[in-house]
Amino acid sequence: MPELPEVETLRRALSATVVGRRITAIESQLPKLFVGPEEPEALVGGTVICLRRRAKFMIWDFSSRRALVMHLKLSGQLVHRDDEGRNLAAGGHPVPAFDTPLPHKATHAIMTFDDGSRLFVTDIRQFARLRVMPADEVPTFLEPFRFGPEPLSDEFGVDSLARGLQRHRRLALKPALLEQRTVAGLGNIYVDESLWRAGLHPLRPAGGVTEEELERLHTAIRSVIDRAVTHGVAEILNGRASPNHDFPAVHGREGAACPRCGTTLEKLKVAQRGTYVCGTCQVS
DNA sequence: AACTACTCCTGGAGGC
DNA sequence: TGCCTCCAGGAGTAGT
Repeated sequence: MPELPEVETLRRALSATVVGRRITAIESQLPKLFVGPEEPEALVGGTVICLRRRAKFMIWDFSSRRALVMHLKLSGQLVHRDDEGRNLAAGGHPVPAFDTPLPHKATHAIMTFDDGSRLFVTDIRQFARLRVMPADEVPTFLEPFRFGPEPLSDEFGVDSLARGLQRHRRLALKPALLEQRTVAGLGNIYVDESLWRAGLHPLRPAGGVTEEELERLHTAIRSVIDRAVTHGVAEILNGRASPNHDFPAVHGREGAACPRCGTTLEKLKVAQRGTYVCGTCQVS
Protein backbone atom coordinates (compact mmCIF):
# COMPACT_ATOMS: atom_id res chain seq x y z
CA MET A 1 0.00 0.00 0.00
CA PRO A 2 2.74 2.53 0.52
CA GLU A 3 2.58 4.75 -2.57
CA LEU A 4 4.39 8.01 -3.22
CA PRO A 5 2.64 10.04 -0.49
CA GLU A 6 3.20 7.37 2.16
CA VAL A 7 6.87 7.01 1.28
CA GLU A 8 7.36 10.77 1.06
CA THR A 9 5.64 11.40 4.40
CA LEU A 10 7.75 8.71 6.00
CA ARG A 11 10.91 10.10 4.42
CA ARG A 12 10.21 13.55 5.85
CA ALA A 13 9.46 12.22 9.32
CA LEU A 14 12.54 9.99 9.40
CA SER A 15 14.77 12.73 8.04
CA ALA A 16 14.21 14.63 11.26
CA THR A 17 15.12 11.67 13.45
CA VAL A 18 17.88 9.68 11.71
CA VAL A 19 20.00 12.21 9.82
CA GLY A 20 23.29 12.61 11.67
CA ARG A 21 22.85 9.29 13.48
CA ARG A 22 25.45 6.58 13.14
CA ILE A 23 24.45 2.94 12.78
CA THR A 24 25.97 0.76 15.48
CA ALA A 25 24.26 -2.54 14.70
CA ILE A 26 21.97 -4.12 12.19
CA GLU A 27 20.24 -7.46 12.45
CA SER A 28 17.83 -9.34 10.25
CA GLN A 29 15.95 -12.60 10.68
CA LEU A 30 14.73 -12.75 7.10
CA PRO A 31 17.52 -13.47 4.63
CA LYS A 32 15.52 -12.52 1.54
CA LEU A 33 14.82 -9.02 2.89
CA PHE A 34 18.30 -7.80 1.97
CA VAL A 35 19.01 -8.53 -1.66
CA GLY A 36 22.52 -7.12 -1.93
CA PRO A 37 24.78 -6.42 -3.63
CA GLU A 38 26.40 -5.76 -0.23
CA GLU A 39 25.66 -7.26 3.16
CA PRO A 40 23.58 -5.22 5.62
CA GLU A 41 26.57 -5.18 8.01
CA ALA A 42 28.32 -2.88 5.53
CA LEU A 43 26.15 -0.07 6.91
CA VAL A 44 27.52 -0.36 10.46
CA GLY A 45 29.68 2.64 11.35
CA GLY A 46 28.14 4.85 8.69
CA THR A 47 26.32 8.07 9.53
CA VAL A 48 23.08 8.97 7.77
CA ILE A 49 23.66 11.99 5.52
CA CYS A 50 20.23 12.31 3.96
CA LEU A 51 17.11 10.44 2.89
CA ARG A 52 15.92 10.74 -0.68
CA ARG A 53 13.00 9.33 -2.61
CA ARG A 54 12.50 8.32 -6.22
CA ALA A 55 9.09 6.94 -7.16
CA LYS A 56 8.32 4.53 -4.29
CA PHE A 57 11.98 3.92 -3.40
CA MET A 58 13.43 5.49 -0.28
CA ILE A 59 17.18 5.99 -0.51
CA TRP A 60 19.41 6.45 2.50
CA ASP A 61 22.83 8.05 1.89
CA PHE A 62 25.62 7.34 4.36
CA SER A 63 28.92 9.01 5.17
CA SER A 64 30.59 5.73 4.26
CA ARG A 65 29.56 6.35 0.63
CA ARG A 66 27.11 3.55 0.85
CA ALA A 67 23.41 3.69 0.23
CA LEU A 68 20.43 1.76 1.50
CA VAL A 69 17.69 1.53 -1.13
CA MET A 70 14.33 0.49 0.29
CA HIS A 71 11.10 -0.53 -1.36
CA LEU A 72 8.21 -1.18 1.02
CA LYS A 73 6.04 -2.82 -1.68
CA LEU A 74 2.59 -3.70 -0.26
CA SER A 75 3.01 -3.96 3.44
CA GLY A 76 6.41 -2.65 4.51
CA GLN A 77 6.47 -0.48 7.61
CA LEU A 78 9.18 1.52 9.36
CA VAL A 79 9.04 2.59 13.00
CA HIS A 80 11.84 4.55 14.64
CA ARG A 81 11.82 4.38 18.44
CA ASP A 82 14.03 6.04 21.02
CA ASP A 83 15.94 4.11 23.68
CA GLU A 84 12.86 4.15 25.90
CA GLY A 85 10.59 2.74 23.26
CA ARG A 86 8.76 5.92 22.29
CA ASN A 87 7.94 6.50 18.65
CA LEU A 88 10.10 9.11 16.95
CA ALA A 89 8.80 8.45 13.45
CA ALA A 90 6.55 5.83 11.89
CA GLY A 91 4.99 5.15 8.54
CA GLY A 92 4.26 2.78 5.70
CA HIS A 93 1.67 0.04 5.99
CA PRO A 94 -0.57 0.67 9.05
CA VAL A 95 -0.64 -3.01 10.08
CA PRO A 96 0.45 -3.81 12.74
CA ALA A 97 -0.57 -0.57 14.47
CA PHE A 98 2.32 1.87 14.88
CA ASP A 99 2.15 1.59 18.68
CA THR A 100 2.44 -2.20 18.69
CA PRO A 101 5.18 -3.61 20.97
CA LEU A 102 8.24 -4.18 18.81
CA PRO A 103 9.78 -6.33 17.57
CA HIS A 104 6.56 -7.81 16.21
CA LYS A 105 6.60 -11.35 14.77
CA ALA A 106 6.68 -9.70 11.33
CA THR A 107 9.65 -7.46 12.22
CA HIS A 108 12.37 -8.63 9.85
CA ALA A 109 15.19 -6.18 10.56
CA ILE A 110 16.33 -3.84 13.33
CA MET A 111 18.84 -1.03 12.88
CA THR A 112 20.37 0.43 16.04
CA PHE A 113 21.75 3.98 16.12
CA ASP A 114 24.43 5.62 18.26
CA ASP A 115 21.83 7.28 20.52
CA GLY A 116 20.28 3.93 21.38
CA SER A 117 17.28 4.49 19.12
CA ARG A 118 16.19 1.68 16.83
CA LEU A 119 14.51 1.40 13.47
CA PHE A 120 12.15 -1.55 13.11
CA VAL A 121 11.45 -2.87 9.63
CA THR A 122 8.16 -4.75 9.78
CA ASP A 123 6.33 -6.37 6.87
CA ILE A 124 3.46 -8.80 7.35
CA ARG A 125 3.65 -10.02 3.75
CA GLN A 126 7.41 -10.10 3.36
CA PHE A 127 7.42 -8.36 -0.02
CA ALA A 128 9.61 -5.39 0.96
CA ARG A 129 13.21 -5.40 -0.27
CA LEU A 130 16.29 -3.58 1.02
CA ARG A 131 19.47 -3.11 -0.97
CA VAL A 132 22.85 -2.04 0.36
CA MET A 133 25.16 -0.72 -2.34
CA PRO A 134 27.93 1.80 -2.99
CA ALA A 135 26.29 5.24 -3.24
CA ASP A 136 27.65 5.82 -6.71
CA GLU A 137 25.84 2.73 -7.98
CA VAL A 138 22.39 4.07 -7.13
CA PRO A 139 21.86 5.88 -10.45
CA THR A 140 22.80 2.71 -12.31
CA PHE A 141 20.36 0.76 -10.19
CA LEU A 142 17.50 3.21 -10.82
CA GLU A 143 18.12 3.80 -14.51
CA PRO A 144 16.48 0.64 -15.91
CA PHE A 145 13.18 1.49 -14.22
CA ARG A 146 12.92 4.53 -16.53
CA PHE A 147 10.64 6.26 -14.07
CA GLY A 148 8.41 8.98 -15.39
CA PRO A 149 8.39 12.43 -13.79
CA GLU A 150 7.64 12.95 -10.13
CA PRO A 151 4.03 14.22 -10.06
CA LEU A 152 4.88 17.25 -7.91
CA SER A 153 7.91 18.27 -9.94
CA ASP A 154 8.11 20.80 -12.77
CA GLU A 155 8.93 17.94 -15.13
CA PHE A 156 5.41 16.62 -14.75
CA GLY A 157 3.43 18.63 -17.28
CA VAL A 158 0.39 18.00 -19.43
CA ASP A 159 2.75 17.23 -22.30
CA SER A 160 4.72 14.60 -20.36
CA LEU A 161 1.47 12.99 -19.22
CA ALA A 162 0.27 12.97 -22.82
CA ARG A 163 3.45 11.25 -23.96
CA GLY A 164 3.21 8.70 -21.16
CA LEU A 165 -0.39 7.82 -21.99
CA GLN A 166 0.37 7.75 -25.69
CA ARG A 167 3.00 5.10 -25.07
CA HIS A 168 0.24 2.91 -23.62
CA ARG A 169 -2.58 4.17 -25.81
CA ARG A 170 -4.17 0.75 -26.23
CA LEU A 171 -4.17 0.16 -22.49
CA ALA A 172 -6.95 1.30 -20.17
CA LEU A 173 -6.27 4.50 -18.25
CA LYS A 174 -5.87 2.74 -14.92
CA PRO A 175 -3.04 0.36 -15.84
CA ALA A 176 -1.46 3.12 -17.93
CA LEU A 177 -1.28 5.32 -14.83
CA LEU A 178 -0.07 2.48 -12.62
CA GLU A 179 2.84 2.07 -15.05
CA GLN A 180 5.72 3.85 -13.30
CA ARG A 181 7.14 5.07 -16.60
CA THR A 182 4.05 7.24 -17.10
CA VAL A 183 4.14 9.02 -13.74
CA ALA A 184 6.39 7.91 -10.90
CA GLY A 185 4.89 6.83 -7.60
CA LEU A 186 1.19 6.37 -8.30
CA GLY A 187 -0.44 3.22 -6.97
CA ASN A 188 -3.90 1.73 -6.76
CA ILE A 189 -5.41 4.20 -4.28
CA TYR A 190 -4.18 7.44 -5.78
CA VAL A 191 -4.95 6.38 -9.35
CA ASP A 192 -8.57 5.75 -8.34
CA GLU A 193 -8.72 9.12 -6.61
CA SER A 194 -7.16 10.96 -9.53
CA LEU A 195 -9.47 9.39 -12.11
CA TRP A 196 -12.53 10.14 -10.00
CA ARG A 197 -11.45 13.72 -9.50
CA ALA A 198 -10.85 14.12 -13.22
CA GLY A 199 -14.19 12.46 -14.06
CA LEU A 200 -12.55 9.78 -16.18
CA HIS A 201 -13.47 6.10 -16.17
CA PRO A 202 -10.55 3.74 -15.42
CA LEU A 203 -11.43 1.57 -18.42
CA ARG A 204 -11.18 4.42 -20.94
CA PRO A 205 -8.40 3.76 -23.47
CA ALA A 206 -5.34 5.78 -22.49
CA GLY A 207 -4.99 6.99 -26.07
CA GLY A 208 -8.56 8.24 -26.26
CA VAL A 209 -8.56 11.18 -23.87
CA THR A 210 -9.17 14.66 -25.22
CA GLU A 211 -6.90 17.62 -24.60
CA GLU A 212 -9.31 18.99 -22.04
CA GLU A 213 -9.58 15.65 -20.21
CA LEU A 214 -5.81 15.41 -20.19
CA GLU A 215 -5.60 18.79 -18.48
CA ARG A 216 -8.16 17.68 -15.92
CA LEU A 217 -6.27 14.48 -15.25
CA HIS A 218 -2.99 16.31 -14.86
CA THR A 219 -4.53 18.76 -12.38
CA ALA A 220 -6.26 15.90 -10.54
CA ILE A 221 -3.06 13.87 -10.09
CA ARG A 222 -1.21 16.94 -8.86
CA SER A 223 -3.85 17.93 -6.35
CA VAL A 224 -4.51 14.41 -5.06
CA ILE A 225 -0.82 13.76 -4.42
CA ASP A 226 -0.19 17.24 -3.06
CA ARG A 227 -3.12 16.95 -0.68
CA ALA A 228 -1.96 13.57 0.59
CA VAL A 229 1.59 14.78 1.17
CA THR A 230 0.60 18.02 2.90
CA HIS A 231 -2.61 17.08 4.73
CA GLY A 232 -2.18 13.38 5.43
CA VAL A 233 -2.13 10.13 3.52
CA ALA A 234 -5.08 7.87 2.73
CA GLU A 235 -6.11 5.63 5.60
CA ILE A 236 -7.18 2.27 4.23
CA LEU A 237 -7.56 -0.61 6.64
CA ASN A 238 -8.43 -4.05 5.29
CA GLY A 239 -9.27 -2.50 1.95
CA ARG A 240 -11.77 -0.04 3.41
CA ALA A 241 -11.63 3.70 3.92
CA SER A 242 -12.81 5.16 7.20
CA PRO A 243 -16.35 6.63 7.10
CA ASN A 244 -15.07 9.36 9.45
CA HIS A 245 -12.75 10.85 6.84
CA ASP A 246 -13.49 12.52 3.52
CA PHE A 247 -10.25 11.29 2.00
CA PRO A 248 -9.83 9.16 0.03
CA ALA A 249 -13.06 10.18 -1.69
CA VAL A 250 -13.83 6.91 -3.48
CA HIS A 251 -11.17 4.26 -2.91
CA GLY A 252 -12.35 1.70 -0.36
CA ARG A 253 -15.90 3.08 -0.36
CA GLU A 254 -18.01 0.59 -2.30
CA GLY A 255 -21.67 1.23 -1.59
CA ALA A 256 -21.13 4.74 -0.23
CA ALA A 257 -22.46 7.84 -1.97
CA CYS A 258 -20.25 9.67 -4.44
CA PRO A 259 -19.21 12.89 -2.65
CA ARG A 260 -19.85 14.84 -5.87
CA CYS A 261 -23.15 13.50 -7.21
CA GLY A 262 -24.50 11.04 -4.64
CA THR A 263 -24.50 8.02 -6.94
CA THR A 264 -23.62 4.76 -5.18
CA LEU A 265 -19.94 3.99 -5.73
CA GLU A 266 -19.16 0.68 -7.41
CA LYS A 267 -16.22 -1.65 -7.12
CA LEU A 268 -14.74 -3.10 -10.30
CA LYS A 269 -11.76 -5.24 -11.11
CA VAL A 270 -9.43 -3.47 -13.50
CA ALA A 271 -6.05 -4.95 -14.36
CA GLN A 272 -6.39 -7.36 -11.41
CA ARG A 273 -6.87 -4.47 -8.98
CA GLY A 274 -9.83 -3.47 -6.86
CA THR A 275 -11.06 -0.29 -8.52
CA TYR A 276 -13.65 2.16 -7.18
CA VAL A 277 -15.70 4.32 -9.52
CA CYS A 278 -18.71 6.58 -9.70
CA GLY A 279 -20.72 5.43 -12.70
CA THR A 280 -22.19 8.91 -13.13
CA CYS A 281 -19.17 11.19 -12.69
CA GLN A 282 -16.70 8.98 -14.50
CA VAL A 283 -17.72 8.78 -18.12
CA SER A 284 -16.83 5.65 -20.07
C1' DA B 1 7.53 -4.53 -27.97
C1' DA B 2 3.18 -4.64 -25.85
C1' DC B 3 0.26 -6.76 -23.01
C1' DT B 4 -1.83 -10.41 -19.67
C1' DA B 5 -1.71 -13.51 -15.98
C1' DC B 6 0.58 -15.37 -12.43
C1' DT B 7 3.68 -15.12 -8.42
C1' DC B 8 5.55 -13.70 -4.14
C1' DC B 9 3.19 -13.60 1.17
C1' DT B 10 0.18 -13.20 5.39
C1' DG B 11 -3.77 -11.87 8.00
C1' DG B 12 -8.30 -10.46 8.15
C1' DA B 13 -13.07 -10.96 6.62
C1' DG B 14 -16.94 -13.44 5.31
C1' DG B 15 -19.51 -17.77 4.20
C1' DC B 16 -21.28 -21.96 5.91
C1' DT C 1 -16.19 -22.11 16.97
C1' DG C 2 -13.62 -23.48 13.08
C1' DC C 3 -12.49 -24.45 8.58
C1' DC C 4 -12.27 -22.80 3.95
C1' DT C 5 -11.84 -19.37 0.34
C1' DC C 6 -11.10 -14.89 -1.10
C1' DC C 7 -8.91 -10.58 -1.05
C1' DA C 8 -5.46 -6.89 -0.31
C1' DG C 9 -1.69 -5.09 -3.89
C1' DG C 10 3.84 -3.38 -6.14
C1' DA C 11 6.38 -5.11 -9.32
C1' DG C 12 9.07 -8.93 -11.41
C1' DT C 13 8.57 -12.43 -14.70
C1' DA C 14 6.90 -16.01 -17.78
C1' DG C 15 4.00 -16.67 -21.49
C1' DT C 16 1.16 -15.05 -25.60
